[in-house]
This record gives sequence, C-alpha cells and structure tokens, in this order.
Amino acid sequence: MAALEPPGSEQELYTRAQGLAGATLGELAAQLGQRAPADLRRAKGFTGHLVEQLLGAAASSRAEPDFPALGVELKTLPVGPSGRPVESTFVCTIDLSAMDRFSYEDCWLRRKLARVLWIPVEGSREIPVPARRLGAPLLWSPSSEEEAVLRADWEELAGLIARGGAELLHGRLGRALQVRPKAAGSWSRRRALDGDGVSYLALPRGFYLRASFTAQLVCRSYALPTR
DNA sequence: GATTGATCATAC
DNA sequence: GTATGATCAATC
Repeated sequence: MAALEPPGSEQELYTRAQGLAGATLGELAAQLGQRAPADLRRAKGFTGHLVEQLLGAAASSRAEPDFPALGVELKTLPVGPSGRPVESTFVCTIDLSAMDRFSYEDCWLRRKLARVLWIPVEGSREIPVPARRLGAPLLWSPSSEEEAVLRADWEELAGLIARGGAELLHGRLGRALQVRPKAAGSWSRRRALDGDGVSYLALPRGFYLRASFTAQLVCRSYALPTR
C-alpha cells in the first residue's frame, strides 16, 4: 500500500478516523500488509504507528504535531471495557536544563495539547492484540477548566524543576499532569540544571496526562456521565 | 485495582 | 544518544 497523503483538512482527518472505528488491529494491519503482534511487550508503539499510517500522518521522527499543516496531534488511548482509559498518556519530554526559559503560554506541552485527535483502542490485556477494536475518534481541545488545571500543574512542576532541580520530581505531583521517567532504562542520563544553575546528569523525564484526566475529557466530550 | 517508576522498538 | 510511538510490571 502506497503511503497515504496527509489529510487536507481537519474534517477529512476526522472522516478518515471515523472510517477506522470498529475495525480490529489485526484487520487494519493486514490492510498495510503487516501483522499485529501477539502482545505489546516488545512493540509498545505498534498501535500508534499503525494508526499514523492509516490516517496519513507524517513519519514520526520530528518534534512537531503529527499533522503539521493542521496543527493536530494524534494520540491512541487504551480503554477498558467501560471506555475508561487504562493508562496514562505520554505528552512530551522535558528539557531539564531549560525550564526556567519557558512560560506555559509557549511551552511544548501546551502546543501539543492545543488540538488532539484521540483514537480509543480496546486496551484490556485479556483481549488478544489482533482482536482489539478501535473506537469512535474524538477531536479535542482543552476546555477553559481543563486548560486551567493543566496550566496550574505545568507551572508548579516547571517551577519546581527550574528552582530545585529534577531530583525533587516524582510521579505523585500534579492533578492532571505528572512527571515520570521517559527513557530506555534507569541508566539513561541527560544534562540538567540543579537549583543553583549547576549542570549535572539526570534521569530523563516526560510529562504524562493522568488516566483520571483523560477519563474526564472523554466523558465530557461524549456527553457521558463522569462515572 | 490503581499508580509510579522502568522499560521496549524504531528512525536518524 | 535523541526523538518518535507508548505499555509493562513492581509496588502501594
């Protein structure tokens, strides 16, 4: 199958995504001449890469939205039997040496979350990967309430990093956002600045959206009760 | 059962 | 090694 052209509009992108709803990962992989893996332990990015190809996203190797012309970021969202997300969602890596140089207004996280196409995917481990189905797509931008929570979390976490250094971070901080390791292993290191501006090597970290936050945005957007 | 810290594949 | 795409699995 030839590489799909990027969609020309948000509407076209959404229509394409609607066309995938209900299909299984096995069926969709076969359309591309690929096979779905038996499990995701050694293929954690499988679903994301598959959906990128099916929707005509640019190759995933650059620091910009998946659909640069549209300013839309694509995210698959693993959900349980009730449609509730079962995992947190990775947003972006954190530059531990430059948090003092950005405000929320121009940070990478805000730009990435300004417009997101969520693709729910059955994520229960009991369902074999090839049998997992895609759900109805959701084109989302943060509500004013959601944006306020994201801003408050970002400012708290970024401020902590800028003032005290990465070693103060842990996954319990933040209501919607959290900071967790984002690395090949616990031995990974990146340059960071401590509270006194002294350079040192720290475990790479990234911003993640808590499952509780994505659960609420899904309920709001599909007009479902919060529980 | 939910959550946090650790980890995997691939492209460049 | 750094970026992309995320889920695994030990622990609370």
